[in-house]
Parts: sequence; structure tokens; C-alpha cells
Amino acid sequence: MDPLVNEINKYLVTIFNDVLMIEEKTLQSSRFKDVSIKEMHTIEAIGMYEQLTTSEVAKKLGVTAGTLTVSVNNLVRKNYVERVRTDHDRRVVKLSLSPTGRLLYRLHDKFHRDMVRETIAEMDKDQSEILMLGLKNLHDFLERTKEQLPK
Amino acid sequence: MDPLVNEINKYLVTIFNDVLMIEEKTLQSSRFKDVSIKEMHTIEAIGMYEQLTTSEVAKKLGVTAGTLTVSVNNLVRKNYVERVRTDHDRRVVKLSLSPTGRLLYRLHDKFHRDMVRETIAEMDKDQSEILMLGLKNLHDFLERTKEQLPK
DNA sequence: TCAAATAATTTGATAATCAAAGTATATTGA
DNA sequence: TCAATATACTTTGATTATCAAATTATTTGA
Repeated sequence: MDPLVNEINKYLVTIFNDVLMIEEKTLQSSRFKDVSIKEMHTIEAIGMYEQLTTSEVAKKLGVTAGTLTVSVNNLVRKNYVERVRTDHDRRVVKLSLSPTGRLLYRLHDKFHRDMVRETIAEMDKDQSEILMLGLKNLHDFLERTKEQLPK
Repeated sequence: MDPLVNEINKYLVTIFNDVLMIEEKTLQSSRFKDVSIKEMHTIEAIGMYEQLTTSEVAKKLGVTAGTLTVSVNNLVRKNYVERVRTDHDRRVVKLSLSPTGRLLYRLHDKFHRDMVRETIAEMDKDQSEILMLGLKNLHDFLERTKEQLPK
């Protein structure tokens, strides 16, 4: 067993848990105490620019449409998300962020980008590009794995 | 804004969502359907070798002791975890994995290591070491961030 | 036209989570 | 010594997250 595999794996597991914990605590000590980390990820999936439907966002998050409807009910009540039923097909609901939702999205995005910036700060360009390539490999592998998953 | 920062960030976000989803679905289609991904991470935190207490595991997971007690109640009922009250200090409970818990731990660990192995399969040694270094940087940054977090 | 398909929502059940209160045990200091 | 305090864990009550299945509204296709 390649010790590098173990080491990379160990870092990934810890990074994973740490990011979630830090995101949660950062939110809870900001002015957005009424947003859970799950809700934050829903806001992230709704996004700033596209006009995604309920089922598209549910698929992106890997939850059922019912789960998303409940979550969006709360986010609409708390004024982070807006629902618009389309004229074209009146069964479809497009989701978008309210002005406050957009502000929160940008703050969260900044947290992520600062985290990455700090990480690669002391690497030279070659190194950070190899890091990027490594992450791309992992990403591509995961996308392939998702395809093969028993629906 | 360095486009590399955005790109690395984008991969990280997708990787996180994908790993969670794949882990959840893989569990649900295995013989361990009664274990949620949260419970899997609790089993992971209890670990194979150390004898951690309830509060140590809660801290590792970033949840309250009450939350962990509830989760451990379920894992004991389902026969993945064992509780032992210590003689030395009878308030303290040490947590450990049952034989089935150990089996599940090893399977989950294998999933992770296969994922990493596949990722670095086509990289040469220099490249995979730089990936590792990048992850170490991210990891160290997160550990420092955790320190500074408002308790 | 109208049966089937689709998009979203609602419902009922269970798990995950916290803060606060409660229980049992250990430590400390007058 | 022993009462007050601290510690480790558990319980409780409330809220959120989740799913599968049922329901509602609308669209599509034979």
C-alpha cells in the first residue's frame, strides 16, 4: 500500500470535516445566525446567475424534490430565496436569490476563495497548477463514479 | 482575481458534494442500509484503535455531547458501537466499535483509499507529492482557522 | 379528447441537531 | 471532613433535514 495514498486520504478526510465545521461556526457567529450549513449549500446551489428549477436544484444537491420544497419554504420565509412560477409551463418553479440571499452567497464564496488563496499563497505557479490538476482528476473520477451509481 | 483560485475552489466545492452523495448512496446499496452518512462519520471518529470518551468524540466531530449521546444510543442499538464506563472515573464513558462496526469501518476506509488511488493513478511521483503538499497546506490553514474560531 | 406523464407540494415518519435541565460522580477548599 | 462546585454524560423539547408515497396542477401525446 502506497503510503502517499494513506496520507492524501487522511488529509482529505480531515479537510472535509474541518471545512464543514468552520463554515457552520462562521455562519453562526455572523449576522446570518438563522441559516444552517445545509441551507447555505442550498443557497449556493441556487446560485447567483442561472434560473434553475426546483428539480434541477434538488438534483444538483442530491436530495428529493420534496426535501427541497421544505427547505425552500423556510428560505423563502426567512427572505433569502424567491420563487417564480413560469408562464411558459405553469408546473415549473424557478428559484432565485433575494438581495439578502445574494449578499450571503457572496460572503460564503469569499470565505471559500480566501481559504484557497491562503492555501496556494506559498506555492509557485507550477505547484498550484499540479494541485489543480490533482483536484481535477479527483473530480473527474467522482463524476464517473456518480454515473455508475445504482439509481 | 487569480483564475486558478476560482478553479481550485470550484473543484473543491463539487468534490465535497460528490463525495458525500456517493458515500451515502454506496452505504444505502450495501448490506449496511441502516447506517446514515452521519452515523458513518461517527463510526469513523470513534476509530479502530484509540479508546476515546464521549466528549472527545463529540469534539472531534464538532457536535455537542447531547447530540453524540443520541447518535451513540442508536449505534449501540444497531450493534455497531460499544459503551464502557471506566472504573477509574465512573462519570466517563469510553466508546469503541463492535466487530460489525470494525468491518464497516474497514469497508468505508477502503472506499476512501480506492478513491485516492484512482485519482493519483496516472500522476507521476512528483505530481502526486505536490498534490499531497497542497492538501497539507489546506489542512494546516484549516487547523489554524479552527483555533481562531469564536468558541 | 383524455390517459399518461411531469413538476411541484404535502404528509407522516424518522434522524440530526442544539440549548438547557437533570443525574451521577469527582474535586476542592474552608 | 464535607458542602459547594465542577465535570461527564444523559435526557428533554424544539427545530430542521430527510425520504417515500400520496396529492395537485399542468402538459403532452396517441
